[in-house]
Amino acid sequence: MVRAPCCEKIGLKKGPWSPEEDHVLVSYILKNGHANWRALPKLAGLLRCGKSCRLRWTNYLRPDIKRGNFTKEEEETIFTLHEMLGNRWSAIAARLPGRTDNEIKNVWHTHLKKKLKNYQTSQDSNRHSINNVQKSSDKSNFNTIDQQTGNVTSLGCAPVSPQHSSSELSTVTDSSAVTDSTNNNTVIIKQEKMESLEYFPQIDESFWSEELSVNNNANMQSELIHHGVATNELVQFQLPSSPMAAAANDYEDVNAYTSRFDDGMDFWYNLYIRAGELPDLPEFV
DNA sequence: AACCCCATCAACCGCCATTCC
DNA sequence: TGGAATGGCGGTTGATGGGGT
Repeated sequence: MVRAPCCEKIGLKKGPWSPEEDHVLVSYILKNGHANWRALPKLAGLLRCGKSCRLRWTNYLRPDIKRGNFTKEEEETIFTLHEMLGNRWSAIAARLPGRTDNEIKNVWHTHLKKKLKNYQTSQDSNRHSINNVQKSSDKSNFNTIDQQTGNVTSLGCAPVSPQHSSSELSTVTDSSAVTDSTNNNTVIIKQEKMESLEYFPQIDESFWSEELSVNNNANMQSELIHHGVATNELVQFQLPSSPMAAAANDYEDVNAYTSRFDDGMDFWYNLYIRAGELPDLPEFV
């Protein structure tokens, strides 16, 4: 089915909207709604196609549109959601009240992508430095942050310095752990790639399918407890296997999610679990 | 002052999914 | 049931303005 673009009709205006056109469109929609975008411009007396009217309304004229720069919290949300959802701008916008998919897409391409690149670059250098540390120590580098004191405890490794807020993504240079400002009571523990290989040397796809079939994430939780992770912490693993992608939905109901990133060589999956909100924990505490 | 480069963002394009008839 | 109409989405474009030379 091939259909001509809706704006190809001769005489329909394109390009930037004038204040007069905006006024006509807003007045019409507030009075009559927008049940049929195709018919709307003709009924409203606009020389625009319906698609153009819809975009103008949804991206600019809607009364609930939030104007102004994105806050750090909003940027963090976009980072997080983009990790989870990819370029699904409308899905991301749905979780940012007052922001449009177009706006988020623009800010991603103009600001956030650069920040992410800087962050990943800093991670690469950090990973390199951690690798050097590993060569001088057999101990794992699995870190936690005490939310009260700000101290970082490295499980099986010497303590490291306090870490940075994720709002500082563009400037972080030591990012083996990142706090999560979306929840004041949670902490992300970041396990670097080579450490995860050492820490979970036996993990493969069968391990994860078994894990996910176990109700209440028992094995995962026991692993957390075994390694001293408090139940009110948010933990992050990096694991080199694709089953994490399938895990995303399974963990959704227990306040966890996965994300994927490309380190330039292959794909990795992060698993975030809000440990304190996992159900049926007592037997592991 | 003139020109160039780059960042920004509103708007458009093309495709896909859903709804309608 | 199938084709047409419509809405919605993500990618891309291009006008604009600001800063640098």
